[in-house]
Amino acid sequence: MAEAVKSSRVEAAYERLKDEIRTNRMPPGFQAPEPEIAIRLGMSRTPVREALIRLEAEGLVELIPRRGVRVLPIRAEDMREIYQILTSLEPDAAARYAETNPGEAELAPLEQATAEMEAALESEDLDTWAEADDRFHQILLDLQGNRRLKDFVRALYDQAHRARVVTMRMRGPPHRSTQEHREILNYLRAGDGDSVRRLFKQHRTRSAEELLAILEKYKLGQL
Amino acid sequence: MAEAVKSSRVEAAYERLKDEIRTNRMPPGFQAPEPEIAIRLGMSRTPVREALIRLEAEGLVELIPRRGVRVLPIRAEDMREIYQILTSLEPDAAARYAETNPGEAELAPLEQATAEMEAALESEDLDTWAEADDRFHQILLDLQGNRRLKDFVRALYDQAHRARVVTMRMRGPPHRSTQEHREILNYLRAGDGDSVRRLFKQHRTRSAEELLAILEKYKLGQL
DNA sequence: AAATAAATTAATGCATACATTGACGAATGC
DNA sequence: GCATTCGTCAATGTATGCATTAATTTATTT
Repeated sequence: MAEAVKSSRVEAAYERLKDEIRTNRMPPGFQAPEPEIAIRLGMSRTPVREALIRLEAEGLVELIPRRGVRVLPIRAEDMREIYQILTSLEPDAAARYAETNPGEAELAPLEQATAEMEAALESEDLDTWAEADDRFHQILLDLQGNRRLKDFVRALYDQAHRARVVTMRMRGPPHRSTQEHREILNYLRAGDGDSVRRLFKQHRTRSAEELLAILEKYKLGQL
Repeated sequence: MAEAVKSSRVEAAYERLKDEIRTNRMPPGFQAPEPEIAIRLGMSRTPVREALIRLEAEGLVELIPRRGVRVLPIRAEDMREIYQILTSLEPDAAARYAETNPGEAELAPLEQATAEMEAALESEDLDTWAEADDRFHQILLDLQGNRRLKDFVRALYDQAHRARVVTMRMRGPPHRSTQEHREILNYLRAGDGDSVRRLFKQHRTRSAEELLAILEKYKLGQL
């Protein structure tokens, strides 16, 4: 699952920075010059720079000419963009995959993730729930064969991650979402592409609406 | 239209290399070590390296550990991936745009591009036709407001470009395609999102099939 | 002659050096 | 006191240097 560890400093810098951004240790809006980051990571500017270029390409940071890196905040508008794309891509991808009539062995990890979501929902363990939810989508991305789609959608997940973490606790327990996962899985088993697409589309549309409503309601201009 | 000219060497290297790849002056499979590229572009390795990292992120080249850059060939499988994504994204994006009920002024460039396609088809000027076709899609991308979608789809266009150029002359005149553009434009005018989506989906599905059939027929394993 | 080992070459990954230039603050003028 | 100019400082963009190490060639052995 984990990418091959290419023990290079660029790789190390990339992973560490990405992690610090995801976990809000480098919060949105955070800004620092390259040399500072380099010192913090204990390496020279060169590998840091290359890592930053990659992170910029993935939409996590911005390199401002004289002010260094800035961790990009996520605004409601960004979430709208991201969810529009997910709503277009994921349902079709999942439908295509369904039509390959995947066997039970292949679907096992999805079943596992779904079961975990159900259990976590029961025990009101939101962190575990979110982790399993994320895993479900990641697994599906891996199963569906389109590499470009996978990489791009994954980058979008990464961008949206922080906002999801914040808003997760601002709404009721995700019964509906959990149930939708279960239904999607059932239709994947049945090889019913059209139903998978329809449900997945609904799943994404609904979560987008919920999320945007929360951002609106709590005036969370940017995260 | 043209990106702001950020007179930096990285930018220059990026643009030149991208252009050389698009125009097949650096053909698929072409391979060269960094220092060689640097010398050819008359600059040091550093900016070249940064440009290459960006090009790699966009899927145009691959950086192989001890052998330098390699211009990625496009295989049938790649075209399939690319068209799957386009078929999911563009129709929805166009439909959303249609539902904003765009005015005639906004649609003018699209009308222009469509008219040019029709004229070029008439005079059997394939190059002009292809240019107008590309322009139509680019304009629509710009009009539709999703920036992430725009950048990503544009990168896909770039990847597919070479294959499109090659296959274009291996088939009959693109009557159907031209007509579809006209119809899509009509429904954009009418603000009829559903029809735009349906037609656009058909448009992409059909061109994908045609293209893949040609690749198959002429055994064009990679371009 | 084939296989193995040693030596050479060269590319990368990273560190470092340096010129340029924007940002910021101090000093000056009004 | 406020605006303006100048000077300092520091960050970036780029070049260069260097150690490491894979690839390749040459030499050696059987």
